[in-house]
Amino acid sequence: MSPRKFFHPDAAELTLHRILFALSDPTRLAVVADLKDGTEHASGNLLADSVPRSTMTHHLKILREAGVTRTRPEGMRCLISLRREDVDARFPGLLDAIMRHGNADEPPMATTRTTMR
Amino acid sequence: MSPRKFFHPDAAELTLHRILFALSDPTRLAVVADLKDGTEHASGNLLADSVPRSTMTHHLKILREAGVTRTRPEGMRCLISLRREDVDARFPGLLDAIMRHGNADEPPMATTRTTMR
DNA sequence: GATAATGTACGTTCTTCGTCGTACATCGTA
DNA sequence: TACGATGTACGACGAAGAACGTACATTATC
Repeated sequence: MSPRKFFHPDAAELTLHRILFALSDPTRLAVVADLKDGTEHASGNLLADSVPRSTMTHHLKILREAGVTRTRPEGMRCLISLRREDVDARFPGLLDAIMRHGNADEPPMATTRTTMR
Repeated sequence: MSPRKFFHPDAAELTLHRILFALSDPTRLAVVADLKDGTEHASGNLLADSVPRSTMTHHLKILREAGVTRTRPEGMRCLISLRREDVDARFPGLLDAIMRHGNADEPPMATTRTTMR
């Protein structure tokens, strides 16, 4: 069996509007806030009880494909981390400005379908 | 006749994910890049020939309702400007980080329907 | 190999977005 | 008041997003 593989864009391919789009969703903003400490987090622990697994997979894919996060398989789980260096190199100060705020507004809100994007 | 009126959110109501969403589109990013100098720009001059008027109205509405720009009617035209102080106050460094980059990636591209959001 | 744990793929449904044309409204001026 | 200039409202269309359940895949362990 081939090990699980995940597409990650090269650092040079990151585009501003894609990154901003990835961060324009409250759930994904909350994920990124969790990753703020720079360590790897098991995907199963992110917003664990408020979001179904398949939904979380969806959001993590968008973050990953925008180049905001890195996903690394480890045993049965996936470890997620911020691609801080890459994003910082291309868009200095962007993550700082966004994460300084945390995710005070619009908490991910449990099971309510987010009608406002 | 009542003068034209435009809804602008209060500075305190700005939310991060709405601002990021407003800036997650190449066309709107290009508009903001034009406004970088801090002066008022007639809406008709923004990306003048590359975007139809009704489309520009749409984008300006999203920027305005996210609190990124201010729209002020002046005679027959509308003058658009950045709400720099308000955004900076709430999300310090955000606009700087975004506008430092300009809009190098993904130019607004004339008439091509942007399939990739 | 069988099983449980974890995560992905896929399909569905509903909503929103981006684009634009056309019709209407507003404003200044002749 | 009529006209031209400018901008909005509205509707249409195709595309994408967000949410989720279910089925499948991968991994470690028994």
